[in-house]
Amino acid sequence: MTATDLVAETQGGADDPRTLHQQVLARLRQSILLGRIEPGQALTIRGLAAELGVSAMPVREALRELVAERGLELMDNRRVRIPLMTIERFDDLIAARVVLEAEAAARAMPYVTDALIARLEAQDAVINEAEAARDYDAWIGANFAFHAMLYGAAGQSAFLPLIESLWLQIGPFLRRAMRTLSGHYTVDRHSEALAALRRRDTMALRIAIEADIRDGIAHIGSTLIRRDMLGKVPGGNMA
Amino acid sequence: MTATDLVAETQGGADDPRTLHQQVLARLRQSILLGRIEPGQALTIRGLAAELGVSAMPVREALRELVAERGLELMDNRRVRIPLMTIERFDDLIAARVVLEAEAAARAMPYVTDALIARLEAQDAVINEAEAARDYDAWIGANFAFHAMLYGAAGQSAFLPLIESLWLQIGPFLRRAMRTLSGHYTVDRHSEALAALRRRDTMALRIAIEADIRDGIAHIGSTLIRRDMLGKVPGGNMA
DNA sequence: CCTGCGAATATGTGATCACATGGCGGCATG
DNA sequence: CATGCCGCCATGTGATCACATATTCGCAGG
Repeated sequence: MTATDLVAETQGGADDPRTLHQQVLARLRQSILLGRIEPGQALTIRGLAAELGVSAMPVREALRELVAERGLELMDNRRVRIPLMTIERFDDLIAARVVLEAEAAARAMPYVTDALIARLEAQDAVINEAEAARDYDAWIGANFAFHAMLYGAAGQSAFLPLIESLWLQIGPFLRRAMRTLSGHYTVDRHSEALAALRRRDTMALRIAIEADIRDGIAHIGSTLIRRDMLGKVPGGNMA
Repeated sequence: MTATDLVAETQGGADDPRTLHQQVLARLRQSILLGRIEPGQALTIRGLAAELGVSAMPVREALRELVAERGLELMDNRRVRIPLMTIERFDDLIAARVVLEAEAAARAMPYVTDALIARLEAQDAVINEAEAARDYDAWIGANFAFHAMLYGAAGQSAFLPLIESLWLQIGPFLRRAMRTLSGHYTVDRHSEALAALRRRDTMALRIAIEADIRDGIAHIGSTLIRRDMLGKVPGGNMA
């Protein structure tokens, strides 16, 4: 894996006001979310530091945060890797997404404006373009942006971080699933969600969000976890 | 605030197999959860290191993790503090707890055994003892242990960390609320939950859990946020 | 040829240091 | 006496080093 594989070079100039560890964190988080890092792959502090051209310190701090966000996992040999997936865990993650995102969407409804709907429609168009172009990085990123835009309408300070943690845990496998599926047609119910938003129909919105999560991801993932993800790494625990 | 105020001295011997940063993390997390640290209070790396008798490095890493878990908040002056509370945020936190914990409880039901129920009953007794003794630290800790014991029955790898994050955010204010309320009678619906468990009645369990969260905490917190928590710190943002 | 032991290497952890920034108080000035 | 400026002190950030441990690779013995 090369440096450009691991982290997008698009961000982080010399005059970036963020601290180095924040830049490293953002880049690693995106790499995980977009599935650029192989599940089970161990990440080393010195290795990442060399790739990113920084010292070990910012990398250490970024890895700690990502472990806390459950995007990475600390093994008992004290090394850090992308967590492996089990069917049970995947099922839990989807279930958590459903209840959390359905509720977040419902709570956003009172704050939905026509302007927000317009922005969501534009974002949906971006998603469709990415799908047409078979650009999975863009698709995943735009898809998350769509959801975050909706849930963030209410300025919900509690829901979004939890949802982002779930995405971070699913990301590596979602990407892999899309790359594996032959037809890799992606399903989304965003038009249904948008219709519900226009009618200010909270119940329909909940249903659309739940359907979007379940139909778009659940069946895809469960098909490939078994044959692709498990037992790929020699030792290691799941704790 | 003295060292013994901030961290319980009960854990962390010389032969603790955990790394120093993990010990520091556990102690700080407990301090936040039990409300030992004042909301808005800024924590300094060097200060904590001195109190805990360690160098700055483990403290830095622990603070980073707690920020990622939302138990602490990174201000744009780069200092770290206990987040302030707003009514909106409290409302969000309770709502997230309700949907997440009700679902987690329902998903645990298939794994409920008589032995688990017996352990939960014992834990409920511990809670009642703590309440009778007016020991709020013990009450909060035992209460969380009760919920975690139930949700953990299914080995749910996704729900528990999210729920723990919510507790960490509520903890400082819950403790403060209990100390403030004159009668400080604590409500819990654990007996209802236990009855539902014995009947293996998932719907009743959901209702009991939701009632436990809402009745036990929601009304308590909302009464004192306004007059006690806000504007206690000079500057500072909420980001 | 396989297996087990041991040395060399890689890695995480913790400590310490240098530096830039922010906060705070004293002091001068109007 | 009030106000604004300036310098000192506290603090976070990043780098580097020493050390303990884990891993790995090679070699010897069966």
